Amino acid sequence: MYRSLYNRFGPQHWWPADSPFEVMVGSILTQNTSWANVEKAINNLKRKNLLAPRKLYGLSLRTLAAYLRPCGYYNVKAKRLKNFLSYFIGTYAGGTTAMARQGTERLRRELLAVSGIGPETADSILLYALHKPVFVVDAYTKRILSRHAILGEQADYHAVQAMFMRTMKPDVRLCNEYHALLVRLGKEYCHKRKPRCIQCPLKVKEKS
DNA sequence: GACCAGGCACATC
DNA sequence: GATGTGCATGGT
Repeated sequence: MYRSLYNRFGPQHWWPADSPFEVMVGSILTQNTSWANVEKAINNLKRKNLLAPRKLYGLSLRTLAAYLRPCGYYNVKAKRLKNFLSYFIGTYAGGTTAMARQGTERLRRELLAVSGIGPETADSILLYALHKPVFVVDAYTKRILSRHAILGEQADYHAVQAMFMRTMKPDVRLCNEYHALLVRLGKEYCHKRKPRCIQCPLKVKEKS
């Protein structure tokens, strides 16, 4: 699957961000939200030169929510972002390098303990901000596997992740590209309602 | 105007 | 444990 995706689409250059901290912010803002809308919110913060841990944490919930408006769920996300910042500043002084020195399992536990960070957000931060070899599962990944009759629709996050990581080399570069390619495939060929998998470039048996 | 987008927490049964 | 619901904007 990986090879046929890579041959079809080429490198995806993920995560689209200028810094690890921007990845962290983006991974919270993109929850159930299109990336185009997340970019608008992040640009609001960049324009005001606010994309730094302590600057963001210093904003009131109301003010922060106003900047986040274009990416939807702005009240919820303002709170989630501040929850994360409280942890990130309190534990690592807002330093991505210091955080990256810790082990993967410990960091995952810490991230999941933050209200508003679930498995996908935690793994996105681990992989794309901190460069830990973790396979990220998202809605596209599950849908693609289900449409190709590889896993059932009810397979939970950990089951899907385990299936990939059992047979994959735990390599940061590979995890990065693989997930990004699955999202690319999902956006173009694997929509929620309209099954257009007839033209799906994946050379895998399909469910009718 | 309905449907969807790189989820998650919380309530209820 | 399984299922349902609220959160919200902008693009198709």
